[in-house]
Amino acid sequence: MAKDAKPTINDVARLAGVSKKTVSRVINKSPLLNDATRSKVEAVIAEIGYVPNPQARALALRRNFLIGLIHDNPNAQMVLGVQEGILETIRDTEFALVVRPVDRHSPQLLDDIRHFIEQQRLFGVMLLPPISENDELADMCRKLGCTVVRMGSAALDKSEHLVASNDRQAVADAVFWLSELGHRRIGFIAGPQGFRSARERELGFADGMARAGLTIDPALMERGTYRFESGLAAGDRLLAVDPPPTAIFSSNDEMAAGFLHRALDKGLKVPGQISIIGFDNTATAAHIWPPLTTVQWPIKAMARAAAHKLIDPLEAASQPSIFLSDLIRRSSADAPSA
Amino acid sequence: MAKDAKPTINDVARLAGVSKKTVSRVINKSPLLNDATRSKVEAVIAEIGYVPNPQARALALRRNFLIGLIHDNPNAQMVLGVQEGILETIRDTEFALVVRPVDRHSPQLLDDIRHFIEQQRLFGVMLLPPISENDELADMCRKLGCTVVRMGSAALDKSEHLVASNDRQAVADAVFWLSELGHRRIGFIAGPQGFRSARERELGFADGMARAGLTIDPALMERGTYRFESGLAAGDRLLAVDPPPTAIFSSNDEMAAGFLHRALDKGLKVPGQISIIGFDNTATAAHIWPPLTTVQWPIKAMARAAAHKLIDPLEAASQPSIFLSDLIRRSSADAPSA
DNA sequence: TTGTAGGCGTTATCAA
DNA sequence: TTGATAACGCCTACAA
Repeated sequence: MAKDAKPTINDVARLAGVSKKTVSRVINKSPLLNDATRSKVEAVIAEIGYVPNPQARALALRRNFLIGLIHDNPNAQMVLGVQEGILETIRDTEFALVVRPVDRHSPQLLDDIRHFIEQQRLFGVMLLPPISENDELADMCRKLGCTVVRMGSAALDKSEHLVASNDRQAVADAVFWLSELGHRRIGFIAGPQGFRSARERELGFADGMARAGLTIDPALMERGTYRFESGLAAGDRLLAVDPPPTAIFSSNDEMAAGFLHRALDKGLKVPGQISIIGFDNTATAAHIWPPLTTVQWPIKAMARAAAHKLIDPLEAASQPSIFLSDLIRRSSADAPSA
Repeated sequence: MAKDAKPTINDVARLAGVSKKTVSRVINKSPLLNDATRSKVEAVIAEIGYVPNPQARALALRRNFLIGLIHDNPNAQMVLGVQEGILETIRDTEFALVVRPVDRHSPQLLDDIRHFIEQQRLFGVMLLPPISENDELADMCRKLGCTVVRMGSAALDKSEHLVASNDRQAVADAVFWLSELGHRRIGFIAGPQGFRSARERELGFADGMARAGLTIDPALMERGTYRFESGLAAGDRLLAVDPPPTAIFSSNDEMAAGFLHRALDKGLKVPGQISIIGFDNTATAAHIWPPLTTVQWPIKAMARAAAHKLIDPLEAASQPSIFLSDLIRRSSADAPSA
């Protein structure tokens, strides 16, 4: 091999006194190999620091060692957390992570993604919510010979292809905790229709109220868009109800922040007069005043598990697929003042 | 070609009645080509929908059509904004974006990145602050045959390899604007030593004060860590100074949010008694109360320009490299109350 | 258990 | 201006 060229499979074969194919078998952990041959080859590999060329493998196998992360911007922290989690898993493997933000309302969504997968010959893709809820998309990826793992807030798929948080239970637990603190009039700000996460959190709210033996007052049920402004609007309405709620569960932090602003605008004491719980644990949650109590997905652990399912489909079923979320207790929720 | 197989260069050559090499020349826009031949080949390409296989090109050229995004998590919005900007530029090209979060304090930082670039045979890399300030890293990438573009807050490199915001001027303008509002006692929360952005913003503060004909009171100069908690601490000290400042420029939003909390804790009216300006326009800035006036980088435009410089080095010099930031005026800064 | 020949889809070399 | 032939580094099929 030339001085600065990287060693190839031919160098290894020559130095080990075997054929290329034998080296190839070692690399690919073929079972039918003499142990002595294997160790001899492995020794040479270690000695000269040989690393298989992923481009050549990609060409020969017609499959690239790339994992695609496809998402429509759920929230920045989540996306970055997922990227870091995937990377922790694929570090020291030949895989790399390629990202693909998309617009889920684009009419060419499927064509774009198909082209992306075909062109890059992706090994697998990870779908983030909310587009992970698109069954047609998942099917298409599979037809393209791509392993798929979906992340979501409920069991969207078989466990080999899924990592999900149990939003329903997390919300139920949080609401029940509010009842234990002494809250009786608990309101809810739902997410937009059509989002699975929104649906699960609604069900969780109902579960929690039922478990606490509380009845749901329709006047305290609002629906938002997951955006800050809709939290403001929900605040306008909820805080005008008589008698007022003493606690609100918001289906995400952004709306919770909006609601909180309205509560402070109206001079309410938080959490004395009104407690607030959000969902997501975004950076904002920790930086608003008072700091927001919120539900947090174990994003990185989920992403690590998802990456395992992706690069090692045989082990996929043994990786956990349902993850429990934590309630991060800060100052925005406490017992109602007497 | 088989029914579901993608057409290859051979199919094009056969159908057009020319050699593979000629097709290759068309693909690569070789100048020495008969126009008639070229259009004949292009017609066939369009007809059968031929797309060159990136893996094969990568093998033959010993260079992959991948752009690496290397960063140490400056802030989530910035990283995602950059990803989107790069993607807008490389959409419909054969390039893909592969991400690599790193730990800038890791002793193996350089080795890790070297291995990453060599293994994936990256075409180019984009370095985000603060690791974009690492000259040794940039040099190494170049030695590896990788084009490099750095993003930063000042002229770190030649313009072909740089996109930078003019932080110094943006801060100076913001501070001057405060003076025009009638502020005389203006404080400053600096970022941590060793960050170029922190240094530039400090210089900008001095520039703005000088332009306004104001003197800097050392008691109103604090240094933070870019973290929320350091903003709280700065608030404790700055708000205890007598006479107090009427406005504060914080070198980032997170510290501004901390400072704001302290101000509200102490019962101060914002902006009446104390105005606050931050830097970055993070999601938090829009969601705290009152909404934070802040400086915003044109992240996406910068990322688009950077991607152009990366994939088209010949045009690199003609792309802009210095970008002006905007002051996003919200409610946290206004004239001091009389 | 190991090796040989040929192919994956493209580009480089060099001659025509 | 074009084309035949040999890389690029690995894998599959088949043979030994």
